[in-house]
Amino acid sequence: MTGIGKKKATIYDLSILSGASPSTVSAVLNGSWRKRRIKEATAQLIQKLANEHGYTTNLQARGLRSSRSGLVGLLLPVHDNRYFSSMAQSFEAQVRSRGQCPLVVSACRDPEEERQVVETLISYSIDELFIAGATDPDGVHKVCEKAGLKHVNIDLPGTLAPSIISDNYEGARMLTQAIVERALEDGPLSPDDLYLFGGRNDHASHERIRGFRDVKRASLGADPDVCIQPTGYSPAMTARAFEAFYEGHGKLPRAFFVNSSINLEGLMRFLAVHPHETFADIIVGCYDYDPFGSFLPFPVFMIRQDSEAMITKGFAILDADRRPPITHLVRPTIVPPRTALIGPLDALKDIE
Amino acid sequence: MTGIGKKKATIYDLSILSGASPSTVSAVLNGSWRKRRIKEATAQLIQKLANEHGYTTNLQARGLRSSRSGLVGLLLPVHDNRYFSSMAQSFEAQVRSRGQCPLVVSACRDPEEERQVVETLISYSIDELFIAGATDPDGVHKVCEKAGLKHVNIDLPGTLAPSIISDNYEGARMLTQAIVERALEDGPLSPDDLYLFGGRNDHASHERIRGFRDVKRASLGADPDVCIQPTGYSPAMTARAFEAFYEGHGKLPRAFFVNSSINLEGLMRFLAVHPHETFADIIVGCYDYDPFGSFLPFPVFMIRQDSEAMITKGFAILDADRRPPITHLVRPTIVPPRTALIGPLDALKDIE
DNA sequence: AGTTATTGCACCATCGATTGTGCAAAAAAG
DNA sequence: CTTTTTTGCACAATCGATGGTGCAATAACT
Repeated sequence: MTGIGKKKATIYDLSILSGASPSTVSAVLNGSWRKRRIKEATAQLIQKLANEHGYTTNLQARGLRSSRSGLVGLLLPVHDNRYFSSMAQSFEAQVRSRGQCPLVVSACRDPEEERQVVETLISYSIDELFIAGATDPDGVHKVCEKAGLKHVNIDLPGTLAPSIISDNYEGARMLTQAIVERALEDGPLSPDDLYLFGGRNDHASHERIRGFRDVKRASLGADPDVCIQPTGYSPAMTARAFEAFYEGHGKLPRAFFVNSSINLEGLMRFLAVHPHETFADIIVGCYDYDPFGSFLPFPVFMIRQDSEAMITKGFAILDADRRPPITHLVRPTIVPPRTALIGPLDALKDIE
Repeated sequence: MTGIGKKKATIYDLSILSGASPSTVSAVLNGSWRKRRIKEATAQLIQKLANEHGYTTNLQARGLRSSRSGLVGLLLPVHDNRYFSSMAQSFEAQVRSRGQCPLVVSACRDPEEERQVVETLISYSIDELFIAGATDPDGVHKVCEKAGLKHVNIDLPGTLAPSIISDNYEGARMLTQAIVERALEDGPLSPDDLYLFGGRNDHASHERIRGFRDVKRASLGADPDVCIQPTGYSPAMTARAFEAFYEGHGKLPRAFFVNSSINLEGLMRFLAVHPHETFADIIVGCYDYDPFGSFLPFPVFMIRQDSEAMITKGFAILDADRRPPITHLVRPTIVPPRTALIGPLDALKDIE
């Protein structure tokens, strides 16, 4: 606590105080002192002084010298969503446990912004980058490669870097199967009663739509194109699609698959302006898990993607010597309606 | 695109290429060249070369030299929650628009971790820090002060630094009023029918409890202590409190106030293991807004805190010359049940 | 033409830590 | 009591950018 308000102590200050040279101080404080054959007593003296003066390493200086920063980046489409925010939470925990510092940023699904944001991260000499849900993973890849930055794709695959994604096809099959079965409990289901909303022209959407259509065709016999409504990822556009369907049919489809919790927000917007009867008997599947979404006043089957496993796998890949641009699938799990899963929050100490 | 795989270009490389000195290159690239009376032609030449070689400033070097980093920190309790994740989203947008780089980290409501995390941020020479929902704002303040780091508290106030918080008392009054009125529509409400769950020993909880009790006493005549159940902020503890009440009464309170959406997750856990009749007629108020929470199968009044305004105010304070440790209140708004508000996501370009 | 102002830029120290190298002093070996 | 080895540390270059200072060359004045 010595030195309130004064400038931060540096190795030069400690050098003077201890009588040792700056390089000795540096070695002691970064742990390389045994290798440098510094006497134990010297080390202890310096460490005592460092504590007394609240020394902390200037990481910009270290980073400049070593051209590494201890920062690990995570590029997200958005923060404000339970899937990505829980990914951020897991990411942060794992980065910390590796003694590094997480740097989570979002780029709004805008390819140009994605590249720019990554350029900025590179300017800070980040050591590694997780690219989650990027609209243009390969564009980002090129930026990373030019800077020699190790990176992996999460959630949406690229062709040039290793990717770890949810097994969207299998997940979509499970989810479709679940809502079909549930709908059949209420009576026969015609192909026109089962829709899919949301998603756009990306790998995840394609796979999910493929899984949906395969199961639908197998179980209901037909699979008209009109039942696929890829509205993009915006709640507003999704709401519009529900609105359009409703205008045409006077109701919502009996059962439908929603491509993500962001699209599910679009459904909320629709519900907000329509009476309860409109959706009294709908059955919904949502490819994402949200603890409140699971308790809506109609059955909502959800898919929980294992973002923690994806991050773990991502680090394993980055740690490996060779990093071929292979896509790794992580199996998601299906969550029946009215289920409250425990999440990253439960790791918090809040015993009181 | 010249130089794939090669090291990043520096001002020294451009110095050689252009024939100008490194300092001239530096001045051109950081915009101070007019002030330094560099010829326009020289500047253009250097900028052309910089573009061709994909030059980007090494921000660690700049940061070291100028003892600033361009990083602005936001310390959160957790990411995985709509209130904080939307705060992160607003924060990021505002930081970016100021030409800086956001650094969002969470510290799990652990005072020791809060201080440590901030120490780390300081080691990166961050320029400013927003401390949101800190368990020990004053402890963090001391760490910041020692390092000469400008900072503000958001959401939970400290006594030593300026704070911007939600008007918890007024918000709680509005929310309590709303659920009382709604409950009265279904018949008379006894004081024993109105509970509060969640929160702990912090300023926000105190104010909310105070608002709740004041309105309750005024409108129902009494306000027994047993109706206040501060369970901390964990979903698990909150669920236990609902469970305990249920064991004792065979039902949930007719109406109750939940201190935050994290506590509301505790309610979900309870609901998951109890039949629908258990909560057929409950009326809930939740001090936080969540778009799915608003559509649960019973009326949920919510409070939307204006995190965007808080961040804006935070920057205004940090930009001011004097920063007295005053607490600024930001009025939240009440959100009736079944309401889908638009959020930061709507700023995304997703027209497709 | 001679003097003063202005323009245009180069030089160099600096930020704080890292790391290869060299060299005394102390210890071990002969 | 030498010679060799080991121990313990200091020196100095380096990472890339910044900004104060100084000095030519050119331009603008008497």
